Amino acid sequence: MTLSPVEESEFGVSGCLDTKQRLLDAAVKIFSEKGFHATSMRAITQEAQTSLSAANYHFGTKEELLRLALQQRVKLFNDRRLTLLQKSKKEAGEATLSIEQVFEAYLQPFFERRTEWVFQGVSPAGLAIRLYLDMPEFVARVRKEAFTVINHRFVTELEEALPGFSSCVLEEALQLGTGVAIHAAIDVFEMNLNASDEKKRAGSRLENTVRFVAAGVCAVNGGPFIGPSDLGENS
Amino acid sequence: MTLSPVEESEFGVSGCLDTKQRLLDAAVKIFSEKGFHATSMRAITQEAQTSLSAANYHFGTKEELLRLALQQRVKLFNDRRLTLLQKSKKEAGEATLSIEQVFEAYLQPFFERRTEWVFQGVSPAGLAIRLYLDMPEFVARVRKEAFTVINHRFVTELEEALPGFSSCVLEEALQLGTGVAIHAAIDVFEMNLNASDEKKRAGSRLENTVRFVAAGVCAVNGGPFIGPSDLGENS
DNA sequence: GTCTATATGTTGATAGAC
DNA sequence: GTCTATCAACATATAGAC
Repeated sequence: MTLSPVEESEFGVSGCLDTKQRLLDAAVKIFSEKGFHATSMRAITQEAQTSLSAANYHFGTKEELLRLALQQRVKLFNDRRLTLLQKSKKEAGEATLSIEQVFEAYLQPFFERRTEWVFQGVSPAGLAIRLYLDMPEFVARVRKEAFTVINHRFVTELEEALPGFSSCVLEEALQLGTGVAIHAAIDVFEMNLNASDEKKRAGSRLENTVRFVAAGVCAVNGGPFIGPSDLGENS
Repeated sequence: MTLSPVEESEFGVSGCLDTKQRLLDAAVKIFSEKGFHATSMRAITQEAQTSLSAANYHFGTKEELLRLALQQRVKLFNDRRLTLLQKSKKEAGEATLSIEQVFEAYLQPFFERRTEWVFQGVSPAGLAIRLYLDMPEFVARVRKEAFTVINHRFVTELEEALPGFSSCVLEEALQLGTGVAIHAAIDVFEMNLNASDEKKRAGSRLENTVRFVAAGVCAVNGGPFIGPSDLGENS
């Protein structure tokens, strides 16, 4: 997995690639691969072919380096969302957009690997996702083990409830449902960092999530829409 | 935030609470609060009122301690799922369960704080969620900052597409959509640890996710179901 | 601006007495 | 089984030469 440490960057502020930008690129690369905690400043400076002190001169702390690196990449990501949104609005003319169109603009960049984004194998979405799921490899493995049996049990159950669906689709549905529930339950466990103003009805959180997931599963494979469409193909 | 270090444990293998179990309880508590990386063995042993060597004697490594602690808690979580499933099947009699019923059994424990589970303020779901979103506080803050503007923009857009919906509901919908997309995109970025057998059609991943989320949002607040129901109240 | 060298603290894990 | 004492490796951060 050897690769030339510096080739070219689409973020270069000046003509040539200075140390600061090399550090930002290296930070994006290694943060994306290993997450925040598991990444050491030494690894980043080594990747950028510079020294530990240079990094501290430019950024002060590891946290500030992450902040700037993330900002640089996320800007590309979010600009892309706005571009997609504008494109849809232009095509729609006077009509208002459907929620499908809005969500498509919002979610599509997660699934794209635009060549002008990818730098040393890393795309902006890769970093964002990595920071969301910032667990060491071992944790992911143990967690997966702990839920293998129960998930298999529930896939079997879903197969009974939805006879026409393939098991791998239902596996995926269960994974998506877990993702939804986790995000829905975050502030139930007071792990949210924003002021939970609690204007949302807490009591109906479970019911809403169940409805959300069940409707989503049916929409994906039980609806009129089977297989790939032409959505997003003109990107 | 002082609390008596040892009160009682529902996991006691023997009559009294030995060092090994105290370590497991302390591990669950601190792993749940801080995640894996940010938790030191010293913090766990201090909480358990024992020494670092005792932990290493019983578990060998920090990873093994996490594995065993997680297994112990997850068993309660998954047993609860099975109980709920059995209850629904019993009530259904001969009829097969709906997917709503299946997902309800699967997801409900995420939102429960059963008194017999909670030990020193930690429930099994709390640990599972923490391990999913195992980021340091700083990372969560920076990530949130980076997406504040764009999220506000898309909430505005959704308000236009769904005039009757409240903005806080749409904020929540966007968060859930992000959760879905992240989980759906994980193996797009080859961050999945299981052998991605790629029998799932990769090309339609985005379209399925968009449909999933859009249908989910409508089902939660556009469907016949508004506000709290009696689902799960008899738990 | 960038480097070498170092300060200071923490980590997970181990050795050996009891 | 549990402890004290210690290890080597790693972390972030800084001082000062150039």
